[in-house]
Amino acid sequence: MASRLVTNLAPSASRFAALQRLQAIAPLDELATAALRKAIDEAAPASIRRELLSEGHEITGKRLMVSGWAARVRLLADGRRQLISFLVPGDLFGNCGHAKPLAVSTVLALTNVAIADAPGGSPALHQAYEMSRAIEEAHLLSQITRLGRLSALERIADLLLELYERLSLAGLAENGRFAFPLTQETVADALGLTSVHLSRTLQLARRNNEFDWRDGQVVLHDPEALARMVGRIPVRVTNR
Amino acid sequence: MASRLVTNLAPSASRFAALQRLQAIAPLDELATAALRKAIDEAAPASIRRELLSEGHEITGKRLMVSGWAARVRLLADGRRQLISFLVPGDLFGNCGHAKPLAVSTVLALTNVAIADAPGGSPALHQAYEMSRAIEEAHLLSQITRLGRLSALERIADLLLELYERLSLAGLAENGRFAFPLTQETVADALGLTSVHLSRTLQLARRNNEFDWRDGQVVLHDPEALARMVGRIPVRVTNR
DNA sequence: CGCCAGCTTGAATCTACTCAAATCTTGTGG
DNA sequence: CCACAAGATTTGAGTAGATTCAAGCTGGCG
Repeated sequence: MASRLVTNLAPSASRFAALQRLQAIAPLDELATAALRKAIDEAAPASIRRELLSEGHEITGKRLMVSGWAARVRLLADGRRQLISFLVPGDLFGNCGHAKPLAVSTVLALTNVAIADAPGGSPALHQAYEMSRAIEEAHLLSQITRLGRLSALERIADLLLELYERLSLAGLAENGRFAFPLTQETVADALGLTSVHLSRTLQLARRNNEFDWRDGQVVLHDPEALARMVGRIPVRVTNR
Repeated sequence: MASRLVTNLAPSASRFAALQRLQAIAPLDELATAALRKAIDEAAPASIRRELLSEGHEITGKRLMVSGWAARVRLLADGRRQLISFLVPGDLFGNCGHAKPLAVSTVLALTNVAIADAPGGSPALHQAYEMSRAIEEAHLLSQITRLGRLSALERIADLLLELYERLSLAGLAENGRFAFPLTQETVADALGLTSVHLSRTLQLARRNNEFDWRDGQVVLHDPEALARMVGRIPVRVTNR
């Protein structure tokens, strides 16, 4: 397999992916950039399957994804689970605006990750965090639409397009390709499908030459055409 | 039909439902209360099917639902639509934290409504709006879980329980009953079902004596038991 | 080498959808 | 106040998309 042909992004480009994403969504001054660099340098590792935040527990502060993949999860009493959204480098969690906030979802590390405390104090950072919140809300709406009104094939395509868009902001995707080191089981739990049906549908997409995800690597053969096919519109939350 | 036995709430109780909801979710001082009363008095009517906010357009300010029902909607290119969430008295829309915000969903009046400009300026109001935002986010996560992991019957039950919970805050529901003047078609678009299947499933719920929604009136025969049945946990976003 | 997790395949089943027609409601104009 | 039209809900029959359960396959790792 050509599995070593993973998207070839230098470790240095990857190291400040989180910074790159925040710079892409809001203007950051020297001070803000320096604070973020410092926070990212001091990021703490956490292992796969670790709960980074627990539903119903108090939120202690804003956290910034520096590397790896995580997800917001809701567990049902009978063992079913729903992944609410994926978190990638540059995304925040515990990014809340009111006093004494409780987590409304668990945050789970899907791979080994690095997490920073999101620095505060600067108006530019505050703006960036607010922008991140607005973008996150837009993604929640997209997730609702995916689950409510799209077919299995459309759901997968739409999700991969969203992730492509988001990872591009952080410099973690290009030419329709990105690393996607999750299991089908996990993605099925995000898309409201069974892993069996997800597997079958992925094969269909391969046969149709629409996209190919395997060996932890996604290839979108023609992102624009795929976006038209599922009627996807890129997320925009501001004019500036 | 006993359709004139609608939940018997005096017009005066209903008139400041929005105020009651905001008081229930955050402490409001005299000033904040007075500002809200004034805004509610000056609320503007809008007719059913009117777009109160249009996706992609700039948001001009926070709005407060004073009476009636509205919904956040996403339209798909091929005519399918997904209702993201319902808006009831006391709910806000255009409640955003960043500069130059664009609406990420359309807001549609599902009945005739009254809308107020949400007054600003007071820290207490600011807090209340932030709390409202957090609660709204929790409801979005619930909607995702409903669509992704619940069966048709569970989806309906869970939605009705959520609405019961929310309307109770505004004094618009009690004893498992509330007015619900929407069409099955509309609710089907919120639940990711067809109206035909929704209709059949409602009949099933009636036969099972679980709940009954007809003639614009919902009756939950035993809200607690129903909540246990679908594994629903009431929304909480703070300890205080 | 053999285990284990993840992925794939097959067959049977089920839930929800589609299309179409019938029935019930509601609002309106005569 | 009735008749009618338009909208909303219900019913039926056939179908499609997704699930379930079980077995087989593959690749990485101890």
